[in-house]
Amino acid sequence: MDIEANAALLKKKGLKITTPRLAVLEIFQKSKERHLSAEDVYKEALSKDGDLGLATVYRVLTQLSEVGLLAATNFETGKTTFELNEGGHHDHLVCLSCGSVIEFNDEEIENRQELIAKQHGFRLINHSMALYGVCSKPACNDVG
Amino acid sequence: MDIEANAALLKKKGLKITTPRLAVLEIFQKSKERHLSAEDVYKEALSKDGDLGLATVYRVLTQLSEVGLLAATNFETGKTTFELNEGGHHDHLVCLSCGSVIEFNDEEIENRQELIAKQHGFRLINHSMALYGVCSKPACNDVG
DNA sequence: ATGCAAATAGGAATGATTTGCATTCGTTTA
DNA sequence: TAAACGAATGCAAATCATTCCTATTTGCAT
Repeated sequence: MDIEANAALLKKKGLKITTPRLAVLEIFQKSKERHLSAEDVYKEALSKDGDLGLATVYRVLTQLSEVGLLAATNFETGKTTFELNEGGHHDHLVCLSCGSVIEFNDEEIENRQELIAKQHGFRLINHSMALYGVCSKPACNDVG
Repeated sequence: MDIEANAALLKKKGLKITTPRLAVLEIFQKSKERHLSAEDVYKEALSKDGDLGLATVYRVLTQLSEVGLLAATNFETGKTTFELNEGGHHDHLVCLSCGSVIEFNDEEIENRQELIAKQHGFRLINHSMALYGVCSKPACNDVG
Protein backbone atom coordinates (compact mmCIF):
# COMPACT_ATOMS: atom_id res chain seq x y z
CA MET A 1 0.00 0.00 0.00
CA ASP A 2 2.51 2.56 1.13
CA ILE A 3 5.60 3.04 -0.89
CA GLU A 4 6.94 5.22 1.89
CA ALA A 5 6.77 2.39 4.36
CA ASN A 6 8.46 -0.04 2.02
CA ALA A 7 11.18 2.46 1.27
CA ALA A 8 11.75 2.86 4.98
CA LEU A 9 11.93 -0.90 5.38
CA LEU A 10 14.59 -1.17 2.72
CA LYS A 11 16.57 1.67 4.18
CA LYS A 12 16.45 0.16 7.62
CA LYS A 13 17.87 -3.05 6.19
CA GLY A 14 20.67 -1.18 4.52
CA LEU A 15 19.42 -1.66 0.97
CA LYS A 16 19.15 1.05 -1.62
CA ILE A 17 15.66 2.09 -2.57
CA THR A 18 15.16 0.96 -6.13
CA THR A 19 12.17 0.51 -8.37
CA PRO A 20 12.53 -3.29 -8.67
CA ARG A 21 12.80 -3.78 -4.93
CA LEU A 22 9.76 -1.65 -4.22
CA ALA A 23 7.86 -3.42 -6.98
CA VAL A 24 8.66 -6.88 -5.61
CA LEU A 25 7.67 -5.95 -2.08
CA GLU A 26 4.41 -4.51 -3.29
CA ILE A 27 3.63 -7.58 -5.36
CA PHE A 28 3.93 -9.78 -2.30
CA GLN A 29 1.84 -7.42 -0.22
CA LYS A 30 -0.95 -7.25 -2.76
CA SER A 31 -0.86 -10.82 -3.98
CA LYS A 32 -3.75 -13.15 -3.33
CA GLU A 33 -1.32 -16.04 -3.23
CA ARG A 34 1.05 -16.02 -0.33
CA HIS A 35 3.74 -18.21 -1.87
CA LEU A 36 5.24 -16.92 -5.10
CA SER A 37 8.02 -18.28 -7.27
CA ALA A 38 10.46 -16.05 -9.10
CA GLU A 39 8.51 -16.67 -12.28
CA ASP A 40 5.26 -15.71 -10.56
CA VAL A 41 6.73 -12.44 -9.39
CA TYR A 42 8.23 -11.76 -12.79
CA LYS A 43 4.94 -12.27 -14.61
CA GLU A 44 3.05 -10.18 -12.14
CA ALA A 45 5.60 -7.40 -12.44
CA LEU A 46 5.40 -7.44 -16.22
CA SER A 47 1.63 -7.23 -16.20
CA LYS A 48 1.80 -4.13 -14.05
CA ASP A 49 4.89 -2.03 -14.33
CA GLY A 50 5.99 -3.47 -17.60
CA ASP A 51 9.72 -3.31 -17.14
CA LEU A 52 11.72 -5.69 -15.00
CA GLY A 53 14.25 -8.39 -15.83
CA LEU A 54 13.90 -11.94 -14.59
CA ALA A 55 17.50 -11.93 -13.41
CA THR A 56 16.73 -8.88 -11.36
CA VAL A 57 13.75 -10.62 -9.81
CA TYR A 58 16.02 -13.45 -8.73
CA ARG A 59 18.57 -11.04 -7.34
CA VAL A 60 15.97 -9.03 -5.46
CA LEU A 61 14.30 -12.12 -4.01
CA THR A 62 17.65 -13.36 -2.74
CA GLN A 63 18.51 -10.02 -1.18
CA LEU A 64 15.15 -9.54 0.47
CA SER A 65 15.46 -13.03 1.90
CA GLU A 66 18.94 -12.31 3.18
CA VAL A 67 17.75 -9.32 5.13
CA GLY A 68 14.72 -11.17 6.43
CA LEU A 69 11.95 -9.39 4.59
CA LEU A 70 11.10 -12.56 2.68
CA ALA A 71 11.41 -16.23 3.58
CA ALA A 72 12.41 -18.84 1.01
CA THR A 73 11.00 -22.34 0.95
CA ASN A 74 11.74 -25.37 -1.16
CA PHE A 75 8.87 -27.70 -1.64
CA GLU A 76 9.33 -30.73 -3.86
CA THR A 77 8.46 -28.88 -7.02
CA GLY A 78 11.96 -28.06 -8.17
CA LYS A 79 11.42 -24.34 -7.77
CA THR A 80 11.97 -22.08 -4.81
CA THR A 81 9.04 -20.11 -3.48
CA PHE A 82 9.08 -16.97 -1.39
CA GLU A 83 6.69 -15.43 1.07
CA LEU A 84 6.54 -12.30 3.20
CA ASN A 85 8.38 -12.85 6.43
CA GLU A 86 6.11 -10.95 8.74
CA GLY A 87 5.69 -12.27 12.22
CA GLY A 88 6.92 -15.63 13.28
CA HIS A 89 8.28 -18.78 11.82
CA HIS A 90 5.96 -21.49 10.56
CA ASP A 91 6.02 -24.75 8.67
CA HIS A 92 3.93 -26.04 5.78
CA LEU A 93 1.34 -28.66 5.08
CA VAL A 94 1.09 -29.25 1.35
CA CYS A 95 -1.62 -31.01 -0.64
CA LEU A 96 0.04 -33.15 -3.30
CA SER A 97 -3.13 -33.15 -5.35
CA CYS A 98 -4.23 -29.53 -5.57
CA GLY A 99 -1.08 -27.82 -4.35
CA SER A 100 -2.77 -25.88 -1.59
CA VAL A 101 -0.53 -24.89 1.28
CA ILE A 102 -1.50 -24.54 4.91
CA GLU A 103 0.79 -22.92 7.41
CA PHE A 104 1.11 -24.09 10.95
CA ASN A 105 3.34 -23.72 13.94
CA ASP A 106 3.65 -26.29 16.66
CA GLU A 107 5.32 -25.40 19.93
CA GLU A 108 5.88 -28.96 20.85
CA ILE A 109 7.69 -29.83 17.65
CA GLU A 110 9.81 -26.73 17.93
CA ASN A 111 10.78 -27.72 21.45
CA ARG A 112 11.68 -31.25 20.43
CA GLN A 113 13.80 -29.90 17.63
CA GLU A 114 15.75 -27.74 20.05
CA LEU A 115 16.18 -30.69 22.34
CA ILE A 116 17.38 -32.99 19.58
CA ALA A 117 19.91 -30.41 18.41
CA LYS A 118 21.16 -29.95 21.93
CA GLN A 119 21.49 -33.68 22.48
CA HIS A 120 23.79 -33.87 19.48
CA GLY A 121 25.80 -30.83 20.50
CA PHE A 122 24.40 -28.66 17.73
CA ARG A 123 23.56 -25.00 17.97
CA LEU A 124 20.34 -24.84 15.98
CA ILE A 125 20.11 -22.07 13.41
CA ASN A 126 17.00 -22.90 11.45
CA HIS A 127 15.04 -25.77 10.04
CA SER A 128 12.72 -26.73 7.26
CA MET A 129 9.74 -28.98 7.65
CA ALA A 130 7.01 -29.77 5.19
CA LEU A 131 4.26 -32.33 5.53
CA TYR A 132 2.91 -33.78 2.29
CA GLY A 133 -0.48 -35.35 1.98
CA VAL A 134 -3.90 -35.08 0.42
CA CYS A 135 -6.35 -32.50 1.64
CA SER A 136 -10.03 -33.06 2.30
CA LYS A 137 -11.39 -31.53 -0.88
CA PRO A 138 -13.48 -34.09 -2.76
CA ALA A 139 -11.61 -33.43 -5.98
CA CYS A 140 -8.38 -34.39 -4.26
CA ASN A 141 -9.80 -37.72 -3.16
CA ASP A 142 -11.29 -39.06 -6.38
CA VAL A 143 -10.01 -42.53 -6.96
CA GLY A 144 -10.56 -42.76 -10.67
CA MET B 1 29.57 -57.10 -1.37
CA ASP B 2 27.30 -59.81 -2.70
CA ILE B 3 25.90 -59.41 -6.14
CA GLU B 4 23.70 -62.40 -5.45
CA ALA B 5 22.00 -60.65 -2.56
CA ASN B 6 21.44 -57.47 -4.54
CA ALA B 7 20.04 -59.44 -7.44
CA ALA B 8 17.64 -61.11 -5.05
CA LEU B 9 16.64 -57.72 -3.67
CA LEU B 10 15.82 -56.41 -7.11
CA LYS B 11 13.89 -59.50 -8.01
CA LYS B 12 11.87 -59.34 -4.84
CA LYS B 13 10.93 -55.76 -5.72
CA GLY B 14 9.83 -56.80 -9.17
CA LEU B 15 12.69 -55.12 -11.00
CA LYS B 16 14.77 -56.79 -13.66
CA ILE B 17 18.33 -57.51 -12.74
CA THR B 18 20.46 -55.21 -14.82
CA THR B 19 24.06 -54.12 -14.70
CA PRO B 20 23.29 -50.46 -13.94
CA ARG B 21 20.97 -51.31 -11.08
CA LEU B 22 23.45 -53.69 -9.50
CA ALA B 23 26.22 -51.14 -9.98
CA VAL B 24 24.23 -48.37 -8.29
CA LEU B 25 23.29 -50.54 -5.32
CA GLU B 26 26.87 -51.62 -4.87
CA ILE B 27 28.11 -48.04 -5.03
CA PHE B 28 25.84 -47.07 -2.16
CA GLN B 29 26.83 -50.10 -0.14
CA LYS B 30 30.54 -49.49 -0.57
CA SER B 31 30.51 -45.72 -0.38
CA LYS B 32 32.13 -43.94 2.50
CA GLU B 33 29.57 -41.17 2.15
CA ARG B 34 26.04 -42.13 2.98
CA HIS B 35 24.32 -39.40 0.96
CA LEU B 36 25.07 -39.36 -2.75
CA SER B 37 23.74 -37.20 -5.56
CA ALA B 38 23.09 -38.52 -9.05
CA GLU B 39 26.30 -36.88 -10.18
CA ASP B 40 28.22 -38.54 -7.33
CA VAL B 41 26.91 -41.94 -8.31
CA TYR B 42 27.63 -41.30 -11.97
CA LYS B 43 31.24 -40.32 -11.34
CA GLU B 44 31.81 -43.23 -9.05
CA ALA B 45 30.34 -45.60 -11.61
CA LEU B 46 32.53 -44.20 -14.36
CA SER B 47 35.65 -44.55 -12.27
CA LYS B 48 34.88 -48.20 -11.70
CA ASP B 49 32.85 -49.93 -14.32
CA GLY B 50 33.49 -47.36 -16.94
CA ASP B 51 30.21 -47.52 -18.77
CA LEU B 52 27.00 -46.00 -17.50
CA GLY B 53 24.88 -43.12 -18.74
CA LEU B 54 23.89 -40.24 -16.51
CA ALA B 55 20.30 -40.51 -17.65
CA THR B 56 20.34 -44.14 -16.61
CA VAL B 57 21.66 -43.19 -13.19
CA TYR B 58 18.72 -40.81 -12.74
CA ARG B 59 16.25 -43.46 -13.84
CA VAL B 60 17.77 -46.11 -11.61
CA LEU B 61 17.85 -43.80 -8.60
CA THR B 62 14.20 -42.95 -9.13
CA GLN B 63 13.20 -46.58 -9.50
CA LEU B 64 15.15 -47.76 -6.51
CA SER B 65 13.53 -45.00 -4.49
CA GLU B 66 10.10 -45.96 -5.70
CA VAL B 67 10.50 -49.52 -4.51
CA GLY B 68 11.98 -48.38 -1.23
CA LEU B 69 15.57 -49.52 -1.62
CA LEU B 70 16.76 -45.93 -1.57
CA ALA B 71 15.41 -42.80 0.08
CA ALA B 72 15.57 -39.39 -1.57
CA THR B 73 16.24 -36.19 0.32
CA ASN B 74 16.35 -32.55 -0.66
CA PHE B 75 18.65 -30.41 1.39
CA GLU B 76 19.05 -26.78 0.45
CA THR B 77 21.67 -27.41 -2.16
CA GLY B 78 19.46 -27.58 -5.20
CA LYS B 79 20.28 -31.19 -5.87
CA THR B 80 18.56 -34.33 -4.68
CA THR B 81 20.59 -36.79 -2.64
CA PHE B 82 19.91 -40.45 -2.09
CA GLU B 83 20.79 -42.90 0.64
CA LEU B 84 20.26 -46.58 1.33
CA ASN B 85 16.89 -47.12 2.90
CA GLU B 86 17.74 -49.84 5.33
CA GLY B 87 15.78 -49.80 8.53
CA GLY B 88 13.29 -47.08 9.28
CA HIS B 89 12.52 -43.54 8.36
CA HIS B 90 14.63 -40.77 9.80
CA ASP B 91 15.25 -37.06 9.52
CA HIS B 92 18.46 -35.08 9.28
CA LEU B 93 20.50 -32.72 11.38
CA VAL B 94 22.95 -30.86 9.16
CA CYS B 95 26.03 -28.87 10.14
CA LEU B 96 26.13 -25.72 8.03
CA SER B 97 29.85 -25.38 8.65
CA CYS B 98 31.34 -28.78 7.89
CA GLY B 99 28.41 -30.37 6.13
CA SER B 100 28.23 -33.39 8.38
CA VAL B 101 24.84 -35.05 8.59
CA ILE B 102 23.38 -36.80 11.60
CA GLU B 103 20.29 -38.93 11.31
CA PHE B 104 17.64 -39.07 13.96
CA ASN B 105 14.11 -40.19 14.50
CA ASP B 106 11.77 -38.76 17.07
CA GLU B 107 8.54 -40.53 17.91
CA GLU B 108 7.02 -37.51 19.45
CA ILE B 109 7.54 -35.32 16.44
CA GLU B 110 6.17 -38.00 14.16
CA ASN B 111 3.09 -38.22 16.32
CA ARG B 112 2.56 -34.48 16.31
CA GLN B 113 2.88 -34.44 12.54
CA GLU B 114 0.16 -37.02 12.23
CA LEU B 115 -2.00 -35.05 14.59
CA ILE B 116 -1.49 -31.79 12.75
CA ALA B 117 -2.33 -33.38 9.43
CA LYS B 118 -5.46 -34.90 10.89
CA GLN B 119 -6.55 -31.61 12.40
CA HIS B 120 -6.43 -30.05 8.96
CA GLY B 121 -8.23 -32.92 7.30
CA PHE B 122 -5.12 -34.13 5.49
CA ARG B 123 -4.18 -37.72 4.88
CA LEU B 124 -0.43 -37.60 5.50
CA ILE B 125 1.71 -39.28 2.89
CA ASN B 126 5.22 -38.26 3.82
CA HIS B 127 7.25 -35.40 5.10
CA SER B 128 10.65 -33.81 5.00
CA MET B 129 12.39 -32.27 7.94
CA ALA B 130 15.92 -31.03 8.25
CA LEU B 131 17.47 -29.13 11.13
CA TYR B 132 20.34 -26.80 10.27
CA GLY B 133 22.90 -25.67 12.78
CA VAL B 134 26.52 -25.79 13.79
CA CYS B 135 28.00 -28.95 15.28
CA SER B 136 30.30 -29.15 18.26
CA LYS B 137 33.56 -29.57 16.39
CA PRO B 138 35.99 -26.79 17.35
CA ALA B 139 36.68 -26.00 13.72
CA CYS B 140 32.99 -25.30 13.20
CA ASN B 141 32.91 -22.81 16.05
CA ASP B 142 35.89 -20.61 15.25
CA VAL B 143 34.77 -17.03 15.31
CA GLY B 144 37.49 -15.63 13.10
C1' DA C 1 17.76 -70.60 -28.36
C1' DT C 2 14.15 -66.83 -29.66
C1' DG C 3 11.25 -62.87 -29.30
C1' DC C 4 9.45 -59.07 -27.23
C1' DA C 5 8.88 -55.78 -23.81
C1' DA C 6 11.71 -53.32 -20.84
C1' DA C 7 16.06 -51.05 -20.16
C1' DT C 8 20.07 -48.53 -21.76
C1' DA C 9 23.33 -44.85 -23.80
C1' DG C 10 24.00 -40.63 -25.21
C1' DG C 11 22.80 -36.54 -26.84
C1' DA C 12 19.51 -33.09 -27.31
C1' DA C 13 15.94 -30.58 -24.77
C1' DT C 14 13.97 -28.34 -20.77
C1' DG C 15 13.33 -25.50 -16.78
C1' DA C 16 15.23 -23.01 -13.08
C1' DT C 17 18.67 -20.09 -11.75
C1' DT C 18 23.17 -17.50 -12.38
C1' DT C 19 26.55 -14.76 -14.51
C1' DG C 20 29.01 -11.26 -17.56
C1' DC C 21 28.90 -6.86 -19.04
C1' DA C 22 27.55 -2.48 -20.75
C1' DT C 23 24.34 0.95 -19.15
C1' DT C 24 21.65 3.37 -15.72
C1' DC C 25 20.44 4.75 -11.16
C1' DG C 26 20.82 6.01 -6.03
C1' DT C 27 23.20 8.31 -2.75
C1' DT C 28 26.93 10.75 -0.96
C1' DT C 29 29.49 14.89 -0.94
C1' DA C 30 30.92 19.29 -2.36
C1' DT D 1 21.73 20.85 -6.98
C1' DA D 2 25.35 18.75 -9.78
C1' DA D 3 29.27 15.79 -10.22
C1' DA D 4 31.10 11.18 -9.14
C1' DC D 5 31.34 6.60 -7.96
C1' DG D 6 29.86 2.32 -6.68
C1' DA D 7 25.84 -0.39 -6.67
C1' DA D 8 21.88 -2.10 -9.27
C1' DT D 9 19.67 -3.31 -13.58
C1' DG D 10 18.51 -5.58 -18.11
C1' DC D 11 19.51 -8.59 -21.44
C1' DA D 12 21.54 -12.42 -23.38
C1' DA D 13 24.42 -16.11 -22.86
C1' DA D 14 25.94 -19.63 -19.61
C1' DT D 15 25.27 -23.16 -16.16
C1' DC D 16 23.24 -26.76 -13.48
C1' DA D 17 20.19 -30.42 -12.47
C1' DT D 18 17.14 -33.29 -14.54
C1' DT D 19 14.20 -35.32 -18.22
C1' DC D 20 13.06 -36.67 -22.81
C1' DC D 21 13.89 -38.93 -27.31
C1' DT D 22 15.25 -42.66 -30.06
C1' DA D 23 17.92 -46.17 -31.90
C1' DT D 24 20.07 -50.13 -29.97
C1' DT D 25 20.76 -53.65 -26.54
C1' DT D 26 19.42 -56.71 -22.84
C1' DG D 27 16.76 -59.66 -19.47
C1' DC D 28 14.01 -63.30 -19.18
C1' DA D 29 9.69 -66.04 -20.09
C1' DT D 30 8.73 -69.46 -23.36
